[in-house]
Amino acid sequence: MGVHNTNIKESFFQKHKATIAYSICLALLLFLLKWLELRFIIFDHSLEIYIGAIAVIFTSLGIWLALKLSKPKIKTVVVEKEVYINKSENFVLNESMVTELELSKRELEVLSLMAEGCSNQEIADRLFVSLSTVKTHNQNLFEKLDVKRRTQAIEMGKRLSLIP
Amino acid sequence: MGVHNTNIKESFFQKHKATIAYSICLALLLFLLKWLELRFIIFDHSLEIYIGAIAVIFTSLGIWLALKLSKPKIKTVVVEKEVYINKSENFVLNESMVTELELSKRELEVLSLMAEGCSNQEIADRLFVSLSTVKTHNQNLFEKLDVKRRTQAIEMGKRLSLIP
DNA sequence: ATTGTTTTCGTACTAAAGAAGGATAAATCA
DNA sequence: TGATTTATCCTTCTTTAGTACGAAAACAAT
Repeated sequence: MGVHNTNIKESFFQKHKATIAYSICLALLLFLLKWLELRFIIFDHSLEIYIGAIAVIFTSLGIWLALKLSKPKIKTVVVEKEVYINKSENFVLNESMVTELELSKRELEVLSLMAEGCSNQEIADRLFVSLSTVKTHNQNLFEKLDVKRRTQAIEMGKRLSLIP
Repeated sequence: MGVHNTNIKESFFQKHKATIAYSICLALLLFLLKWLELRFIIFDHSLEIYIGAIAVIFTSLGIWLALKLSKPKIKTVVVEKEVYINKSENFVLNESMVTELELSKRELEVLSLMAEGCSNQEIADRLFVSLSTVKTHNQNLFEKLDVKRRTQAIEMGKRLSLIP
């Protein structure tokens, strides 16, 4: 997302910045220790304090180093997000029901056009057949679906997944 | 997802395990240092080596500590889970559309009975009104929904979430 | 070639739906 | 209170839907 390597040398410096910083810190600390050594040599009863200080300093250094140089631990949390899908948008024809009711292709076509709100004449025009033919299909459909009206046929057709 | 706190004390111990381990290590190291001190006091020209060893040990300790105690970064992965829902089973009426189209309660009732496949006479019987009344409602409905037939009204009603 | 299914088309009739007009009572709102 | 909305009911007429037959092609399978 928008990462631009403007300069490879700069990138190299970036990567080793922590190491360089560590080197400089180490050098400074050695000077500090030398100085501390000289001072504590004089009061060498305080050796425990000296060692304690060293322990604390280097522990901190270690922690800092580790945090800087270690790859971040990644804990992956999987969140399931429910995506609601409209059933009608991925309609699958109930073919077993078509077989069971012995519905022909033409009858299914007529049924779906019916469900779209077409009149018998409109269905006839769209299927290039006569009004009489559509009426015959209707009769057969109503008998097979065991209904009395086209509106009931639409209802039944949707319930049986014959139409979307 | 399925996280069970079986024992709070155990959980507490778990959380502070690293700290306790650190304490024990520190104690052991102090003993070691005391021993090393005694040995190096004899050969006290080797003080630099002694300090160097301490530095290395505590740096390592710091690194180990940091790695143990640092909190992992949480990476959230969203997994989309498809949930197929039956549109009719959780139907919510599109009330804004009802308001927009200025549909009355009665008209909606008529529309839903229409969608169930009722004839005008059946609708009249179920609503305890006359056939004429139902026809009037139908006319108003068709005009408001901008359709010409009852089947189209059903289609439009479903599309606009006016009926299940 | 025969059989059976699907699709097609027809007529005549009845039932239902829809259009267009007006009208009334009750409820609601300003 | 007056105005508006909602729901109710009516008649007349036209259109559409549905019923009940019959029957001719088209097509696939045997």
